[in-house]
Parts: sequence; C-alpha cells; structure tokens
Amino acid sequence: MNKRALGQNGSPLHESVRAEISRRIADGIYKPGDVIMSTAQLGEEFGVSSITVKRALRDLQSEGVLTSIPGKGTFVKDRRRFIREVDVCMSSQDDARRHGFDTKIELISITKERITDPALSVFELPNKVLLCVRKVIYADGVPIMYDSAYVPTNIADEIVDEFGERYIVDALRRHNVDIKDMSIIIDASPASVEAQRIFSIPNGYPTLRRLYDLKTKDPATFVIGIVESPFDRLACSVRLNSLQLSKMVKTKK
Amino acid sequence: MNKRALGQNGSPLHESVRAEISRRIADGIYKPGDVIMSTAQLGEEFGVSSITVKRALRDLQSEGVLTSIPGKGTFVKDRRRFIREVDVCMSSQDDARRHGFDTKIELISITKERITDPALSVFELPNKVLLCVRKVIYADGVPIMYDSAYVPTNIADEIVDEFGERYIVDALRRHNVDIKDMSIIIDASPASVEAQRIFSIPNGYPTLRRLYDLKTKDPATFVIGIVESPFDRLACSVRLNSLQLSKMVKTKK
DNA sequence: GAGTGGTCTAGACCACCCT
DNA sequence: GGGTGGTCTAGACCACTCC
Repeated sequence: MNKRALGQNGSPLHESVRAEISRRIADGIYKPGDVIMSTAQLGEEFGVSSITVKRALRDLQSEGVLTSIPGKGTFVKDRRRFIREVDVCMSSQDDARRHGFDTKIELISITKERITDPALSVFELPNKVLLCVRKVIYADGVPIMYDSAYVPTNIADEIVDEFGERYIVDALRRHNVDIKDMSIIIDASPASVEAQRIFSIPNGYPTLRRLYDLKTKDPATFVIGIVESPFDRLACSVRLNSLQLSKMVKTKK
Repeated sequence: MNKRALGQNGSPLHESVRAEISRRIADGIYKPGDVIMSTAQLGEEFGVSSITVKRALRDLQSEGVLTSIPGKGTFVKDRRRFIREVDVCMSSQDDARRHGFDTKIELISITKERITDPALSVFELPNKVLLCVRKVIYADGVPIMYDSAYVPTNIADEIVDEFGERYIVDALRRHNVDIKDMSIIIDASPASVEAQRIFSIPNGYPTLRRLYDLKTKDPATFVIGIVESPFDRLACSVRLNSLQLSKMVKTKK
C-alpha cells in the first residue's frame, strides 16, 4: 500500500494531515468560505483512510478553523473577531454601537432558580432562589455572547421588563440603581453545552468567559452572572494610560 | 447485542458515555487523582466498543477533565487555578508573591527574529528584527504561563541579562524605563504547538492569552508580547471600585 | 441516486508501564 | 506477559443535501 505520503516522521498520521490542511489554509490555497475536498478525496490524495482524514478535520473544527455541514461539505471559516473594552463588557449598549457595530439582544428565558454553575462559585453566592435572565447578544447579526445573569427576585417588575431589550446594567442605571463595586474574572473554558447549541460549535471548542459580580449600595440588590463567547468571535481589551499607570504604582505602595 | 445501555435519546453514543463519566466526576465517584476504569472495562459496562469509549475520553481530555498516561491509565485531573489582577499580569513578581504563591521563571531562549505570530497583528508591528525572549513562569512548581516578548535589539545588555530572572517590566523599571501606555488584549485560543509541548496538553485544549503592547516615552523602546496559559491554570481578574466607576461614567460623556 | 460528513464497530498493531 | 492508552483501517450504516 502507498501509505507514507505524509507522516515520514514519528508523529501520528492524523497530525500530519491536519498540519498539511492548516498549511493550505495559511497559504491561501483554501480560502475562507471555500469548500475543501471531501474526506474521501483527501484520503486518496494523502494515502490514508477517510476515517483518519475525518479525525484530522474534527480536530481542526475544535480549533475553529473549519466547519462541517453534514451533506454539504467542510468549509473554511472566516475569522473576524470583535474586541470590547473590559469595562464595556456588561455596560452600555450605546457604547457598543459607538464602537461601530450593531448589537441586538435576544431574550432566551427568565426563570427562577438557584445558581448551580460551579464556575460562579469563585464569588460569594447567595443560597436562595434568584431570577435568572438568559440572553444571546448579536453583533452584526452574528451571535457573540451568551449571558446568564442572576438578580434578586424582588427586583421591580418594570426593571425586569427591560431586561429583554437592554443590558442589565443599563436597565438598572435607568432606574437610578448604580453599581458600587464590580469584580470581573476573565477566563477561557471549553464550550458549555448551551454554548455549543447556541453558537453551533463542537464539544471542546474554546470560549472566552467573563464572570461578574456587581454590587450596589443596597446589599440586597446585586447582579451575578457569566458571559460566554466563542474564542473566534470576541476578545476583550484593556487600555491603561500613563495617568492610570502612575496611580497604580502609587496605590501599590 | 446489548447496545443502548446508554444513548436512548437521539444523541451519539460517545456523548452519552462522556456525559456519564462527567457525572461520575461531578458526583465524586471518580475523584481528582484517581485512575478511572480502563477503556475496555468501561466499554463492557456501557455496552459500547472500547473505541467509542476512547473517543469520549479524548473529548474529556480536551475539556481538561481527564489526562491519560499511555501504559498507566486515565486520571481525573485536579483543577486549581490561579487568578491574577489584569494589571499584574505582566507586572511585578513581588506582587505575585504577595498574592500568596511562589513564582519561578525559566528562560527558554533569547533569539533575534521578526514577529510572525498572526495573533499579534492586532497591534502595529515594527517590521524589523527584534529580540525575542521566551520564558515559562511557574507558580508553586506548576507551569502556568508561556511568555514570548519582543523588544528592540538595541536594549542595553545589562537589562537583557535580567530577563531570565525577572519580568520584563520589572527589569525595565529597575533601569528607570517607565511604561507610558499599555494596551492588553485578552482572548481564548486553542493551544499553540509550543504550549501543547510545554504544558503537556492535547491539541485543541483551550488557553487564555494576553497580548500586550507596552510603550515608553521613547518610541524606540517598547515591549510587544503574548502570554499563553492553559485555561485550567490561570484566570484574570479585574476589580473596579466606585471611585473608578464614577470616573468612567464621567469620561464617557 | 450520488455525494457528503458523522457515527459505530471489530480487529489489528504499537509503545508504554508494571510486576 | 498482560495491562494500558493511541492509532489506523475496512466496512457498515445513518441523515443530510443537491440534482
């Protein structure tokens, strides 16, 4: 058999196949939006089984480089990514607009439940039933964030009514509820099952998460939540100028 | 054949297997550090082929839940994660110590090269050969960051000599070179090949990255770089108090 | 109906670890 | 030698799309 068209070295065949396909994408032989050859064709070309090719393609999907649509083919993704200032992450929608893209909010559900997501246990969690608001945020028509926010159940109805169309912080601010203190944790994570469904991404796909704990003057009013985004759709930026920098050096003393 | 011990619903078998094993870990039936049953045993118990079990276990590895050691078995990882203030990310080592863990720096290489990593192209990149300092940072003996920093080649030798033992910002500050402006981009990404090797993580494993662009008074002196960390080893935190918050609202007007 | 990707299996081989 | 996980294949079946 004519195996070893790839994989002369000690590495597994599927890695060689993956590397070769990555190379073709990097070199522009396969362009964003293109269908690449079928697994059968690729297998024949490389002298490997189509199953090995499928394995390589699946790994490339987890890397965010390809998408496969059953019955149609495997496509090269185009990668454009939004960047948001950290403090804007859960802040004003107007800011986002000002940054040049059009956002839309889709309300998924408003339920009463306890916080069970272990990721949020980095914060001090109230052990009682809360109002959970789940929504998806779109930018230019593409879903970029999946937000689950928990607020006390005694929030005024007229505020809750606004959750579907506004960021929670915006809704609170409009009713003169101001945030006194916020702590945000940014991390990466393999996609949750909900995120897999919402963003059409495979298991293990890296996501960027922001966990937030917002406090107000009134300790009975708070917002705790988590936002999840596919890694190729969103990044966060932090910018510090010399004024802020010098202040930090001071406060550290 | 007795298939369908799992997978009554429409989901693939390997997903059901994965869900069941996740459940056992969540329920504490498989504890961190434990070896779980062999693929053959699991396959028999679930009435599926060992290959399907292997597929499920591989997905769980990409999620950071399991590690397999060939010839020994598959182990449940313990997950402890460090959290660092964003501004500390590439700042003082003393700060890290003060935050309660012991850091160590291992210098990998100092080379002369151009920046080729496409991730860094979010910044304005100088198109010339730079000094590239690669290092691994350990916390409590565990590697948590892989840092590649680029500085101009004309940096004084006595500063370069310190790169192996200090954070670059620290080394610069010791020689009275102060940072005027810094912009940081935080994102997630599948592990680079170097990160896979350094952290012993599989292809596709989610990592948290920080891309940084530090400017000084002198435009000829700058630091551009990228830090990569396995998602289960590091998270970043941002904390804003009411003073800073109110200032932001002001400056936004 | 022909082509696509996704799943599942049986069976084989390998490298590795332990005893 | 007997266990482990990792790889690779052939072959089968499915659901899907497009013609």
